[in-house]
Amino acid sequence: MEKTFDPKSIEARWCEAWEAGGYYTPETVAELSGTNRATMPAYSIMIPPPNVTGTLHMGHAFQHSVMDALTRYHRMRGYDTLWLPGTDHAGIATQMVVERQLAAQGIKRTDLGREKFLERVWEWKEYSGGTITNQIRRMGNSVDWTRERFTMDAQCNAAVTEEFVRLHEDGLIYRGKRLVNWDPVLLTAISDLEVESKEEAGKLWHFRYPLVGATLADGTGHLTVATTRPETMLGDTAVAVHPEDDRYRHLIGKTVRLPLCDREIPVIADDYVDREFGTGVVKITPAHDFNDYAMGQRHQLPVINIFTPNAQINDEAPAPYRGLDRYDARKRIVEDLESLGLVDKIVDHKLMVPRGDRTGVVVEPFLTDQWFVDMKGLAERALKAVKDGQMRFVPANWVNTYDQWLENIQDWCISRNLWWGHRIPAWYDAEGKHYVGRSEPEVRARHKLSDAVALTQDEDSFDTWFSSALWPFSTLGWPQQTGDLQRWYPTSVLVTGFDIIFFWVARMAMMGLHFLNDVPFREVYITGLVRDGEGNKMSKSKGNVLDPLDLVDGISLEDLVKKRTSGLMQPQMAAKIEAATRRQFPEGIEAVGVDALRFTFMALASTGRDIRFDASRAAGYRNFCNKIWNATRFVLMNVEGKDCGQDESLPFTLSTADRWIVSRLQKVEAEAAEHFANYRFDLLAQSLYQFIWNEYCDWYLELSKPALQTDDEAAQRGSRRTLVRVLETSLRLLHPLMPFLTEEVWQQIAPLAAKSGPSIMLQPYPQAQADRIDDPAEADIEWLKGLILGVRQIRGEMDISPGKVLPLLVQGASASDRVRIEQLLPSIQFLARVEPPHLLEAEAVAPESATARLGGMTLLVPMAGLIDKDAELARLARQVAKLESDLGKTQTRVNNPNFGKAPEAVQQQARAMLEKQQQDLSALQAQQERIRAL
RNA sequence: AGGCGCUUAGCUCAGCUGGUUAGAGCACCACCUUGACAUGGUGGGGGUCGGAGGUUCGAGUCCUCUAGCGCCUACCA
Repeated sequence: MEKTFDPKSIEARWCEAWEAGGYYTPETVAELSGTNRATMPAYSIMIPPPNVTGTLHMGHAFQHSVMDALTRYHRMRGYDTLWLPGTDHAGIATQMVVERQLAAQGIKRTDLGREKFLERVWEWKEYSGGTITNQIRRMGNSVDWTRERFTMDAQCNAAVTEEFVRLHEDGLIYRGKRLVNWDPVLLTAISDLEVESKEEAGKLWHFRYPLVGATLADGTGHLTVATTRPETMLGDTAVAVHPEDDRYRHLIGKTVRLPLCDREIPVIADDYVDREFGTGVVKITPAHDFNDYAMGQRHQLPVINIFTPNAQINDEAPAPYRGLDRYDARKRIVEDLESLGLVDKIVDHKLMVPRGDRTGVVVEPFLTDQWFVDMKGLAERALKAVKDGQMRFVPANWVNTYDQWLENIQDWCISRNLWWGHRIPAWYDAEGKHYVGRSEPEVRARHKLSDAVALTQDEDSFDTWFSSALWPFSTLGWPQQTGDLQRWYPTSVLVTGFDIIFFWVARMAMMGLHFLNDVPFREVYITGLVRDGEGNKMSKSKGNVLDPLDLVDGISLEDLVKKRTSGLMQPQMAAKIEAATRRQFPEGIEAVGVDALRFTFMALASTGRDIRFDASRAAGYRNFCNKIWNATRFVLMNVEGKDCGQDESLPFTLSTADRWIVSRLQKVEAEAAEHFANYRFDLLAQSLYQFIWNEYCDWYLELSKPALQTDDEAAQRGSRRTLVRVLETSLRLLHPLMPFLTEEVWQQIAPLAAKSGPSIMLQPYPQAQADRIDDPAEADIEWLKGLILGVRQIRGEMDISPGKVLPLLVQGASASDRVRIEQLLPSIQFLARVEPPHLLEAEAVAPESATARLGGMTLLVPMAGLIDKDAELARLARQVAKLESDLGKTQTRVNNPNFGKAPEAVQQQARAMLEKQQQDLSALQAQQERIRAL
C-alpha cells in the first residue's frame, strides 16, 4: 500500500465495478445474497429530480450524500432497497435556456415554430442530462440506473395525462377566466409560488378625480386617490372609500369623472379600504389588481383590461396611450394629469413589488383563460395525513410551514403558455367548447363527436410541478399497478430542502393521497441550505458557488477565478468576485476526494440549521481518510503471513485491551443505529470519527504494539484477530458515509477477518451485541489511560524528552490498583515509557518528585536531575487553583440546606466527589510544601 | 402583520427528557523526523453559555421579558 491515501486512484475503479456488478439494483442484490425479495422489508427513496439542463451544486451533493448513506445503510441492513434516479424537465427554466441560446444566433422561438423548437430542446436535454448523471455517478451514489426516469418520458407523460383526466372527472379541474400572475416576458401565467415579492422603493401618486356635479373651485369638488401604479387608472371602474369614513360617507353613491378617459365611475363603499392609508380613497382597477378584482366581484363592477400580453397599453385605452409600454404610459399619464392640475402630490413610498422568479420581471395581474385545480379538499386530506401521523417531518417544526400553507391554500393555476412541457390533453371545437380526455380518439368516442367536427388540442402545457407532484409513483409505473409500485409505494423518506415544501412536498402529498390513498413518503427529512463560509447563499451572480467536484479533484486559484467570473449576467461584478475568491481561497482548493467531501456534509448536517461550508473541515476529514488508510497499513504489516484466527482452529486469548476495544465497538454500533434512525448524521459522523481515531488508532493500536511482541502465541493471535476484526467492522460501519475508501481497504482486510464477498456494499451492517460489552475491561483501560496521561502530563510540562524512560513510584495503591499494575505492566511500560512502577507504602517518605493523582493513589516521577523546581511549582499551582475552585462549587452544592431534596444517588455522588477533591487537594498541597522546601 | 429559527472557546458547530469540573474540529503555543500515519504524535492555553429576571436542591438545558441577526408566509392601494 502507498504511504498516503490517494482517492483519485480508486474512485473511478469502484464506481464502475459497483454499477457493472449490478449492486445498485435490488434484484441483483437479492440474488447475490441468496435472499427472496418478498421476505425482505422494503426501503425506497426517490431522488428529487434535478433540472435536466442544470449542473449539480453543493446542495445536491449534500442531499445526495444523505440519501446515499441511508440507501447503503438500509441495503446493508437487508432491506429491499431502491434509490431511484431521474431528472426534471423544468419547463420554464429549460425553455428559457434554449431560447437564450437561440437568441445568441439571432433566432426567435416563434421563427422556428413549436415542432422545431421542441426538437432543439430535446437535443439540449440529451446533451446536458449527461452532465448530471455523471456527477451523480462520480459521487458514488448508489442509484438504480436501470430505473432512471425523466419527468417527460413516455411513462411519466402517461401518468400526467391520467392525473389531469381523473382530476377533471372528479370535478377538481376547471377552466376559467381569472386574474392570474402574468409574466409579460415569458408570456405565460405563473403560480403564486413563482412570484417573489420584495420591498422596493417607489412612489405614491395622489391624483384628483373630479366629482360629477360639483365644481373644482370650492375645493371639495374632487376625491384624491393614492396609487403606486398610475398607468392602471386607465382601467379604473370605481373609487372606493370605507363605509364609516366620515370624510367621505356623504359621497358614497355619487360618481367621479375618470380623468383622461372621460368615463364616469361610481364611488362605492367597502370595508376593505384602510382609512389610515393614503387619502382613504382607493381607485379600483378590477382587471389589474387582485384585491380590486375581488372588490369588483362584490360590487358587480365592469372589468376593463388595458394591457396587451406583453404589458403594453391596448386599444381599450384612450388613443394617446395605445401601444405604449406600461412604464412609458405611466410617465405620460402623470405628465398629462399634471398639466391638467390633477396631481395633488407625489411622495416616496416603499412597496412590495412582485417579480417572476425566473425572469425577474415585474409580474402583472392579468385576466386570461387558464386551467385550475380546486385545492380545498385535496389540502384537507394532506393536512390530516400529517396530523394523524401517517407522514412525519424531521425536524418536526416544519409541520408549521406545511400546515400554514395548506390552510390558506388558493386554487392552483396549472396551465402555462409554454411549449416545453406536458401538453394539456384538452381539445376545443369550433365554438370553443372544451373536451378533456386521454387522447383525441377517446374524446371523440366519449362525446360522440364525428370526424367531421374539427378539434384542436390546447396549445398550452402544464406547470412543471403538476408532473413533479406525481414523482413518487409515476416513477414506479402508475397508473399501471406494477410490481414496483406495490413494492415501494409509499416511499420511505423524502430528503429535500425547506424551499420546496409548498412547491413539491405538499403537492406530492395531495396527489398521492388522492390517487393512491396513501401518503407518498412516511418521513420528510428537511435539510438546511448549503451556504458559503461567510453564511451567504451560494449563487452564480454572487460568484461564490463551489462545484462539488472542484472539492473532490481540487482546483487552482486561477481556474477557480476564471470559473466564477465567466458567463456572468452582470460582468461588472467580476472584479469584486475575483477579489473575494482570492481572499477566501488564496491557495485554490486542495483535492480531498469524494469520501472526505461526503463525510464533511454528514458531519455538518445538524438539524434545523443551514450549513456554512467550511473547506478546512473537509481537509480535516481528508486527514481522517489518511488516518484510516495508515491504520490499515499498520494492521496489514503486523498480521502479514501470520494467523489471525480466520478459521478459529488455533487457540487465542484476549487481553484486556482486546476486550475493551470490542466492548467499545458494540457501543458505537448501537449509537450508529440510533443516529441513523433519528437522522442525526452529524452525531453519527462524530461518533465514528471519535471511535476510529481516538480509540482504535490512538489507544488500541498503541496497546497492541507491546502485545504483538509477547512470547505468548495465543495472546498474539488474539491481538491480531482483534486488530483485524475491529477494523473490518469499523469499515462496514463507515461505509455508507465513505464508500470508496472503505471498499478499497475492506478488500484487503476482509479475508483476514474470515469474510468474503464481492463488495463491502453487500455485507451486513454491524449490529451491537450486548454480550460483548465488557464493563470491567472498560474500567481497566480507563484506569490505564489515566495513569499514562498522568505520566505524559508530567513529561510534557516538565519538558522531558518523550524517548526518555522514567522511573515511576506509586504511593497509596489499593489492592485493585496493584492487580492492574501487574496485569497491564507491559502497556504501562510501553505507553508511559517508564520503568516498572515501584510501590511505596502510604506512610513511606518519597523522594522529591513530580506527581499526579489517579483515583486514590499518587504517581510520582522522581525529579533528581530532571526537573526544574519552578516549572513543577507552577504546574502544581495551576492544578491547585483548579481544584480549589471545583471544590468550592461542590461544597456550596452539598452545603445547601435543601440539597436533601435531591435524589439519593445525586447526593451520594456529590459527597464522593467532595471527598475525592479534598483528598486530591491535600495531596497536592503537601506536594507543594515538599517542592518548596527543596 | 403572522410564523419559524439562531445567538455556547479566535472560527465553524455539538450539548438528547435540567444533575458530576461546558465538548469537538479547525486555528493557536511548546516539544517530538519514536518503523502505520508530519494529511502525524504528545502536552498546553482559550468560553460561564447575547442581556435581565424567574422556577428548582440544582439551568447552557425549562418559563417570562429584552437586544441583535436570519428565514418564510401576507391583499395594504
